[in-house]
Amino acid sequence: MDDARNIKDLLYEQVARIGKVFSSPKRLELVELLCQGEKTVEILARETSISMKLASAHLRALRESHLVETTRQGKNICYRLADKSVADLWVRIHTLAEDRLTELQRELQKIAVQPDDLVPSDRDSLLKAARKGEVVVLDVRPTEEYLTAHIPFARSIPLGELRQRLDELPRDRSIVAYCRGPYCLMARDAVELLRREGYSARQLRDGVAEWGFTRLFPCA
Amino acid sequence: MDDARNIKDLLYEQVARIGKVFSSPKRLELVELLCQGEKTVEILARETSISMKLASAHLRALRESHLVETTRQGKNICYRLADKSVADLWVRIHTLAEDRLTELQRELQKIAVQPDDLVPSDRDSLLKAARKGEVVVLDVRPTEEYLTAHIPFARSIPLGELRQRLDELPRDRSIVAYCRGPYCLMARDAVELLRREGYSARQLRDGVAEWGFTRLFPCA
DNA sequence: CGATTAATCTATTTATTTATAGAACGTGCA
DNA sequence: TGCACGTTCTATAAATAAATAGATTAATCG
Repeated sequence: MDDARNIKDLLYEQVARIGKVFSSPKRLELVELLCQGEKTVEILARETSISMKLASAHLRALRESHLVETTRQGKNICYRLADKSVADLWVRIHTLAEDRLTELQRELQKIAVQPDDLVPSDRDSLLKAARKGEVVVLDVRPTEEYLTAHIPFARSIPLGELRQRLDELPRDRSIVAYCRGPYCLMARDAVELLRREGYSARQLRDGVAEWGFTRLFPCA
Repeated sequence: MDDARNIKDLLYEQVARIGKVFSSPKRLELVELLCQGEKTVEILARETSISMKLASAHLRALRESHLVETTRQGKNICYRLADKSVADLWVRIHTLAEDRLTELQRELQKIAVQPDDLVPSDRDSLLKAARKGEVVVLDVRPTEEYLTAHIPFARSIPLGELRQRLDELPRDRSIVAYCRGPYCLMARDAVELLRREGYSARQLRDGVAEWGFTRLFPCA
């Protein structure tokens, strides 16, 4: 009957391999980035502010857990999620963290744009308003991420180009900006810029992963 | 702009606290047990084959992640999941592990009862057959766990009492035994016993957590 | 009160994880 | 061929985690 113990230990150890992926802050950040589409090591290292060597090590751990896959594209090696359910799990975990950890709630409040930050309405009414043109949904992520997947009716203006392209946005309509998700600060910066320039702008906390729109390959 | 790095680091670190819960085999086993209902430290330690001191330490980690809560019941302290979504997350994680890790698939095959182990039909048809009385769904977990939550139409005969209570089971109908989930060996042992005794028995891999029936408190 | 149960506090050992660094090694591209 | 991208190997330092143990504390029950 000690045999049963050994079997169980092996089984839970395997599941823990998946858990370990989500137990390191940097790996979580890498997973969130990969939810936006496939990326090279160079980009992943830059976005997470770590060395390519360390990024490579973390990505190797991700690959060994079979949650990410690679393909070579010329000189670069591209990483992507092995399955959409990995993005789902990331969303589940960070949502549970936001529900249960008051510390996280406090941190998130700190980074919220001060007046009226949250988008109040539900997704359906936001989509309806976007379809009618009553609000402008603005995707401020890099263009490639927008091309891979974006929220319906969203326009793409990467944060870095926003200041130069302000005239593309209407001043008489409400603008709802979004980026990679709740822990990405690009939409917040965009809203701050837009408000300083006199636009009516709000922030959407969720990104494509939270909407369930994660795509594993760019659209061909 | 180095400020943004610090903020992000704090945010992902908080989410990683939740991930760490699911990164240790013993903690996973504790979570799975708590999916069956609230339990004392003594029971949790016994079921996971660890000392009460170590169990206490792991449970403390779980409590500090706010995923489990405690109440004192007389001399004992009872642990339970703080939210149903914790059970959901456990199911998501072990399902993803089974989907992605060939090593885990192999281990699970090893412990499968040899001929025709899996319950082939989907849940709806199993329930339909159980309602009509065409199959007997048998819950072999301890009685308290059955009382807290069980699959509809299931009868309760704890594994330890099965040999003495065989006459309660019909020999002319198919028996489907289940226990705590895919990593619990009780249903497998029950099926082996039943088959040796001439019954037509199969195993249901899923438990109450997988069916979404986890309850945080015992029914009053 | 004393006995029981469980948490806590303090150590200690062992193992694992994270991050950084230098050197070497492939692979594909120009 | 040489450059660029990325991996691998080795080494190392700091930090963290897992498991076990002894002694203590705290609460409850009989």
